Amino acid sequence: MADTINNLSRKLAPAQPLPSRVASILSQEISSGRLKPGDRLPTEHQIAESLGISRNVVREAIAQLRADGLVRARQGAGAFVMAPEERLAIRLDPTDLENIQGMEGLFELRALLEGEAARLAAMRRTDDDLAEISAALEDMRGDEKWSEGSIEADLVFHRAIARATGNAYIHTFVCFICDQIRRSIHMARYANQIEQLVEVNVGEHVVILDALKAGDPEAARVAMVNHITEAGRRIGVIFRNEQSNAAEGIAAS
Amino acid sequence: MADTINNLSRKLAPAQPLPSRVASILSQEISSGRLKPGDRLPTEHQIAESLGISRNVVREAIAQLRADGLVRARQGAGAFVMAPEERLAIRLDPTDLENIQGMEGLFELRALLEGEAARLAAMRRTDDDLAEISAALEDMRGDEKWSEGSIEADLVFHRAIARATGNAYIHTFVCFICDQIRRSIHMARYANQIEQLVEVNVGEHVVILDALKAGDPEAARVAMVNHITEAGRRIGVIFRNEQSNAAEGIAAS
DNA sequence: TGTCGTAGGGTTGTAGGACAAATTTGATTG
DNA sequence: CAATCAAATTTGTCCTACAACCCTACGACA
Repeated sequence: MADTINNLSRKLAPAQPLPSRVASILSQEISSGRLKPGDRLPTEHQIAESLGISRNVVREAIAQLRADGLVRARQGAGAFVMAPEERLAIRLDPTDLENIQGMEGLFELRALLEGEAARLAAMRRTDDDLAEISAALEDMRGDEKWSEGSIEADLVFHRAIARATGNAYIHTFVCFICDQIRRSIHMARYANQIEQLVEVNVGEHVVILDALKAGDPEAARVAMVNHITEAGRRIGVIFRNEQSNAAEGIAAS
Repeated sequence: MADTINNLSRKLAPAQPLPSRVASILSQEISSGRLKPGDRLPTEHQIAESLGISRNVVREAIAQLRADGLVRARQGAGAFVMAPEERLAIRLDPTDLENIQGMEGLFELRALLEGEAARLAAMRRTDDDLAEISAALEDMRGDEKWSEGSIEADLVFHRAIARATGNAYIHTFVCFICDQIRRSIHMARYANQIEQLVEVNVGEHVVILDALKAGDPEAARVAMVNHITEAGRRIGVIFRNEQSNAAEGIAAS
């Protein structure tokens, strides 16, 4: 056990703070299965000594894992790995999103969620919501500087629609997923050949906004699913079944 | 500032560990808007002194917030609240789910997600998936002891469908939301008058399974949305717009 | 006057020790 | 053999100290 941890510790870049690195080590031990649910972690003393750090740092690391419901510490007994179903938080592994295959699943989920969000928004949006969404669209086409302001405006557009559903949970989840995708795109530097496609992208957003204005739920949903599918395809995501969601919607219209 | 924190500290039950309680306090300060993105938190010394605890505890609390991307600590400068879009994890506030109104939103989200998951599962499920789903259904109706085994089998049923989509992200999110709901129901002790409704509940599951067997995506989705809507209504959730999702699906069938 | 460098105080990061509280284990005793 | 108690183990909390770093303000120099 101590050997395993020691080996892993050498693989880490000394960039981020120490407690976070220790938390990553332990988290990997768990997700890789070397520590199974119900197992007891090494004592804080052991971890501290085997990594050559103070117990204080170890405690901060375990505090992070505890916050996620990954482990549960019982005074006098030890810290135990919890079952996956007991987790209190969702945290996506960034490494899963570095390849295109990993992105496919996230885009599929995003299309589902945002498509339905657009449908609800079409039924419930207030005039204030519409104003905010329209403003974001203006920012998108107005700014020529695609790199910064326009991408941000794009996100504001999507978030505003999610908020217009009136459902705080939908808003939270949509924000989360969108940002995961944005971060991945930034890191993977996919955003190269996109610049000349601004008109296409803006055009897709216009269709969504029109459907929202008209209060047409199904049209809004189809437009959103189509937009997200195309956006994914633009950065190279290949969908396994031609996004039956959009196909159905179009066929039914 | 110190006064605000002091007041909040009195409201907390002394049940859970100290660092978690401090993290909750700070987290509430942020989500309530008293601490806005970009603001600097009080120094660790100030927090420790104003709550009458050691700096160590404060540091563990901040470590939890840092893990979620809620705050970002810079050595020598301080800890700063991050923008909501930068969050690294989703964690639902349990207090939001203690009332029925809070549950409505979560059930709506669940119906969306699981409905679409059932649709995808109908297209992609393997025979192994079907076997697992069927087995869960048998466990549900077999065990007479509703309180324990049957509830767990119910969850297994839903998780198996989510896994049958072949999309790990959908599976993760569905598991997370289902468990939030289960935990809330347990805590709120709603699970009283449900016992006599086992046949109804099982019946709804049978409809879902039949649609999955038949490979009928739209029927699976409608059955799932209907089931979740009814399940919510059984524990007292009132949906604001008669769950247009189900209505549409039925009308279109 | 303006600009640069530096010194100082303040803040987080890490280390290490001490004791309390709780649990587990094992030994002792009836 | 069973119950009880004592000791060792482990986490929880507190304390002090210092290093690393940030920010500001003051002063030296051009």
